[in-house]
Amino acid sequence: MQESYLHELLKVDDQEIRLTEKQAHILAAAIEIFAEKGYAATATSEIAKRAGVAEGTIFRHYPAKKDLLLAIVKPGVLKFAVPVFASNMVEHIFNREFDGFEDLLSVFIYNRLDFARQNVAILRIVLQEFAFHPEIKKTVEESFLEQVYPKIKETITGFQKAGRLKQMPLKTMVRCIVSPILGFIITRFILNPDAEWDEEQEVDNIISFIMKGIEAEA
Amino acid sequence: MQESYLHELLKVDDQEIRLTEKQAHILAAAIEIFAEKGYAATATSEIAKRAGVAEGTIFRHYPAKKDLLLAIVKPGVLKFAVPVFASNMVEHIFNREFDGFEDLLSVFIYNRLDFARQNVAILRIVLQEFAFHPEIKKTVEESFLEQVYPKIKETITGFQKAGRLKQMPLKTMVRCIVSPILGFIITRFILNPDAEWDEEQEVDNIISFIMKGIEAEA
DNA sequence: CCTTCTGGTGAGTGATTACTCACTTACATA
DNA sequence: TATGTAAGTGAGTAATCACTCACCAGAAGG
Repeated sequence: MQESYLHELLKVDDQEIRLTEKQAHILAAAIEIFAEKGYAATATSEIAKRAGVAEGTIFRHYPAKKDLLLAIVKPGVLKFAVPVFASNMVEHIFNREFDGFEDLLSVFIYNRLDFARQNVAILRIVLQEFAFHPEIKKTVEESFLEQVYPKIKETITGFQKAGRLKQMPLKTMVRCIVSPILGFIITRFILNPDAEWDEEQEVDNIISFIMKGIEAEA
Repeated sequence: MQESYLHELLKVDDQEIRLTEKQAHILAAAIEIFAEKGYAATATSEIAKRAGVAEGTIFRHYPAKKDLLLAIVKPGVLKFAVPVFASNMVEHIFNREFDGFEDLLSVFIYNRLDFARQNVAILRIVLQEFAFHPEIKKTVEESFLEQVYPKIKETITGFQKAGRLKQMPLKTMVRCIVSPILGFIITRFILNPDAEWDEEQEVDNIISFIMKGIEAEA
């Protein structure tokens, strides 16, 4: 992971974060090893070794091992959630700049696909650890409920009122839309990353699959 | 978890497994704690304590901590995979005892839903640990590739040839079918188990969602 | 009655763990 | 040049870890 990118990722609320060179090495090493063997199985001594710093340096910046985990995961979750529907994206739809839900879906999928591509390690860590750390679970749930869900809700009910989408409980519909996308992202980057993937074809198929499943009957 | 059920679960290839009372307690305790806090974060001393046995007793039956994990996970994975399409199920379809793919899907979903309901803890453990333990990953992949995938393939291509299902790469179609089902099972039992769920309505919606997405165009 | 076997025990062990702290170094500002 | 401050160090520590081992109990068989 490049340090400039790491730096960018950890920026929250546009607040600049000062990172020492060593501090960046610590974060990069921690991301790598947490993703490889899991948080609980990772020794701080190993992080220090791979980062090329003394073990004490880690605890100078992060009072406990768990703070290091949170320093990685929280900004990652926020960055994943916030731009899901960039504010101008939703406007575009209602300004008819998009043909319809299908185009929106396409933009959304490619967007999250690229994010996942650049953050496989963090994605792994979040998926693995959020079950065991209430703070992570809370961050995920909050950013979803506050950032993602309302915009999805607005969008979907809009299309439903316009008669373009089927009537179906909102949560069920969201799950039906998100599941195949997440399923693809996870198989693409985590379960079977080494296979040859024709992403464009896959995305096309997923989109048409989802659309058929949720569009209003003719 | 009842011991009789535990006993049943651990039976592989119909070979009876003799379980001491203490041994059963060890397994039950290990399942509980592994699911709660993860394998790596679980101390053998804690398992012994909750099981009400001496720590040495664990290592009398399982040479290493990891063997205890595998003794839980492997039979769980096998029991989950093998009956996915019970041999008579596929026959039924081609004997026209099912109306079509839709009925098959319904049986499949309710079947796996009940399995998940009875095995939430093991499900959690498998989801959490299979990323870090090659033996688990291998077991999952093998039982999927050998038991599940061929039967799915046979079934789907059958329906495709009969002109009932859309032409779509097999793997993509399988992922599209499985993702919403897994997505529901995971939200139902792991992410949000305490919510009130109208399972029948959910399943109906999921089935119609999937069917619209994969059936051949009229 | 003696032997053998299996199941069970719990104190003990060396290795590893997260974390501490007295100390050094680098650098900015007075 | 003196001084304060933040970054960095690494030996040290108490706690905990997975695992061992000498020993005990009871049942089975001769």
